[in-house]
Amino acid sequence: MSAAHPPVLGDGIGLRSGQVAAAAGVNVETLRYYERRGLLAEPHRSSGGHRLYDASSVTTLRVIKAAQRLGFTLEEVAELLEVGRHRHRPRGVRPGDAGLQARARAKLAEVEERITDLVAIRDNLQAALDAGCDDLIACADTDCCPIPFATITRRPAPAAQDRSDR
Amino acid sequence: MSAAHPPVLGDGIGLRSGQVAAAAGVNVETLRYYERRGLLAEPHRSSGGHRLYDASSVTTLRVIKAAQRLGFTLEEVAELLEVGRHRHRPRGVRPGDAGLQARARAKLAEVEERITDLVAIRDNLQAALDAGCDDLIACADTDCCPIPFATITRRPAPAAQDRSDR
DNA sequence: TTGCACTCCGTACCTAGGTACGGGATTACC
DNA sequence: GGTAATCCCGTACCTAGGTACGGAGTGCAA
Repeated sequence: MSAAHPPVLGDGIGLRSGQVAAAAGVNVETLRYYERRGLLAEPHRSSGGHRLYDASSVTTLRVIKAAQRLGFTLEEVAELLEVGRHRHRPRGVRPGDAGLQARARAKLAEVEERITDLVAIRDNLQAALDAGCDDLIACADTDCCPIPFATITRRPAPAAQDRSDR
Repeated sequence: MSAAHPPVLGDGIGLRSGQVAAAAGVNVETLRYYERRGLLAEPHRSSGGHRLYDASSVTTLRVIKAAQRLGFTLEEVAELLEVGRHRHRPRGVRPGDAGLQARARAKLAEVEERITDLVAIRDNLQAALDAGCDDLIACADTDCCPIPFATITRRPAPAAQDRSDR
C-alpha cells in the first residue's frame, strides 16, 4: 500500500510475531503475554490488525531473558525497563528513585549471596561424595557424613520466614 | 493411657503436627502436603486420629528443605529419600540404579554450572555498575556498556530450547 | 465438664511464568 | 484468486510448591 523505495518490505514493514518469537527463541504466546505484562511495548499493527515489530523488539526480548537469568522476576524486569524508558540517563538521580544503578547494586548483593550459598552447597555435595554417603536421612541423623544440614537449613532468609524463599 | 516409665509423654507419645511444623519452620499444611507427595512417611496416630511424629520427622523436614536449597525439586527429593529408605548402603550398586551417589554427582555438575552462570552474571552486573549504565535497552543496543546480553541469553540450555528453563 | 486450642479432612485457591485452544480474520505465495 | 500458513483475541489450562477455608472432632487443663 505504501513504501516505495526501501529495497525490501511491503505494507507490513516490520517483523511478524512469529518471526520475532523465533528470533528471540520464545513462544509466540509469550510475546502477547509480555505485552500484557507491560514488558514489551505495543507494536504497530498492519492494516489488518497484525502486530508488526521492529528489530529492537528482539533485543528487548533478549534483555528480558537475560535479566531473568540475572535473577530478576518479570515484575522487576518490567520496572527496570520502565526506568530505562522514562529516564534516559538523567545525570543526577532523583531522591526516592530507584534507577538501574540502585537496583543493580541490590541485585548484585543478592546474586553474591546466592553464589555463596551455591558454593557452600557444592562443597557439601562434594564432601558427601568424597565421604561416600548414600542416604540423606542416615547422614543427617548419624553424622556419618559431613553435610551440615542444620547449617544449610537454618538461615532464616531475608524477611518472611514462613513464606521461605518464594 | 499407656506408657508408664518414660519420664514424660502421655498417650500421645510423639510430637503433634504443630510442634513439628514449628520445629522445622514450616507450615502445618506443608506437613500434610509432603505426606501426600510421599516425602514424609505417614506418622503414627493418636487414638483420636491425630498425627504423632517422632523427632526424626523434624530431621527429615530439614533434609527436605536443605535438599531444596541444594536445587533439588520436591520430586527429586522424594526419590532421594526413597533411595535412602529402601537401600541402606547396599555396597555394590545395582546396574540401572541411581543412588544418592550418582544423583549427587549429577546435581553437583548442575550446581557448578549454576555457579558459573551466576559468577558471569555477577561480573556483568558489576561491570554495568562500573560503567554507570542506567538503561538496559540502551546498553544492549548501543554497546554503551559491557554487558554481553547476547552471550548471556544465547545458551540453548540443556535440552528443550522451546521450554527454556522450566 | 466446660471450654478453648489444636487437628482432622477434602477441596479450593494462590503466585509465577507461561502454553494451549477454538474459531475467525489476514497474509503470503503460486 | 485460491488456499495454506499465520495471526488475531479471549479464555482456559498447566506445573511447582505450597496456603487457606470450613466444619467437625480431639486433647487437655482448670
